[in-house]
Amino acid sequence: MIRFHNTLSRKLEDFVPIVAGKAGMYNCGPTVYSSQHIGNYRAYGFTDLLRRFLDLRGFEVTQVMNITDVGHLRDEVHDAGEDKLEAAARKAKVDPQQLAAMYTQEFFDGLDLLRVRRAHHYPRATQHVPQMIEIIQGLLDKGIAYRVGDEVYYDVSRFPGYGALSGNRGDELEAGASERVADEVMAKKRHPRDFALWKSDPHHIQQWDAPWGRGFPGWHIECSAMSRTYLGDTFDIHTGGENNIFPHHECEIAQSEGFTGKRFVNVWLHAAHLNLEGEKMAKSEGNVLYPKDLVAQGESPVAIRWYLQSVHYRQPMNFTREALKGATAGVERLLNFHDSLKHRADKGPEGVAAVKVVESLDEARVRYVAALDEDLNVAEANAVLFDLMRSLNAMDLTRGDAAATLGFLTDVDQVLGILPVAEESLEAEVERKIQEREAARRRKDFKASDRIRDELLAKGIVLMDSPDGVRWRRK
RNA sequence: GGCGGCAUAGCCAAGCGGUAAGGCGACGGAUUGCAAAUCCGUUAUUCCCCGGUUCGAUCCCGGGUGCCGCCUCCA
Repeated sequence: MIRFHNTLSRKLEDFVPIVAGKAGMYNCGPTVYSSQHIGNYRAYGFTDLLRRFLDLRGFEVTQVMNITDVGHLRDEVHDAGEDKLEAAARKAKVDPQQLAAMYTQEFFDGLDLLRVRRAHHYPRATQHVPQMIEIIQGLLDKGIAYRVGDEVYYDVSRFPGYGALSGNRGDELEAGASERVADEVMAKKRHPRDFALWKSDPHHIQQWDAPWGRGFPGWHIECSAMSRTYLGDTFDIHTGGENNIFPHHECEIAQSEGFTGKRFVNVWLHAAHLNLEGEKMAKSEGNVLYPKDLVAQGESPVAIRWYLQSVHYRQPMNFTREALKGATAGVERLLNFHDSLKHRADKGPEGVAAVKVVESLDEARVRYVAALDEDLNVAEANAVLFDLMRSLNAMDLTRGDAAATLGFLTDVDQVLGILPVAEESLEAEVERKIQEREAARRRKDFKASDRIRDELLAKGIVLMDSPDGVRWRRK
């Protein structure tokens, strides 16, 4: 049985899909007015782990991740009616949609780099305004929302369940504590907790017509509209960063349930944030790290992927270069193991898979899935792999043993996503050098053979001699 | 002020009532022509502190201390 920690109940709960064998999942995605940093990618790595795990467990998954291409209003320039996306666009001297397209592409490049499996839908906010208007109108009709001029606000007092997700139940919240909402906006609302469904501002570049006036949607409404469009009124899983618990997800629940009268989401999963070398990542502090920077510095994308996923998703993660180095070494061992198995399966001693090997693999498979079943316990699952690797490395595996183990690794790699996707090949010249060295070794000319080995090492090719012949890998 | 989370070896990190997984690093050994890779061994006696419950607590309860997230548009 799969169990997830539901933010709504703050407990581990058995995962019971609405439709047996299927899972509908909505992930809060990026706002595409800037580059996504390593912390953002940790959150996407988490959704990827979840998606891949559900796939492995045989679920027919429908995964939806929104792309927010309508900028959220920025506090400091609120008076100017400028939003983040538009401000960034103005700076870059391009159209907001051009900028959004640019960062969307960059976002996908980042996903590819970290081998994040693609969601089934990446709906864009600007393309679902009619669906948002439908919900807002419905809320107005029900008297759950109210108009202030051309704008529409949600009347939180009309939704008793408000606060169930975050625990922010009553009026204890310090109004305006985030200092992000301008005073004149606060003045428009009946209650500080009320939030915008539709905003009006003549200076805003991106605007749409709505029955109550021209303007643009509030932030929360897009997720209510798009999740409903692709997953229906009620769906299984909704994820996001922990910062989204309040207000974003709280407001989504209020909008969706207020409108449909049905339960919105069964399981809420939230990923904890990531600190960089012990500090909060903040552009203002200048300590923001992007995956592409790490790669430019020679770090392996697969190792970054492994590292980001190695810390349990609900655990705050402190990203350090030292820990990344450690994770890299671990991944390399695993990859080396995989590589040596391929070599073995091809050139090792003849023989079918031994019973004890098959049993070890079966046991590992069961333990691996059981670990992930328990709220995605990656650390436990990874330990299974290292335990297995150690015991198999101590044995003299036959071709059959190696092939069976490769099968296991291929299976778990559906979740891991670290094994090489393409066969690596060597340049003809390097190939010749290796043959030359083999010849030298046969005639015990170790001076010559070591010279060739050093020569290749300088080119980043590591040679490893084994009873089955020489094996190579790129450093 | 309100809501919530976390504190385990040099570093990363599981466990969450029965006496401390796993990875990295370090040290010692085996293997190897030498390497690389691999294997074996060593590396936590306050699991932040103080009380309590219990036959028994890293795990439960209470109180501290320290970090961290959120409080209307930051994953």
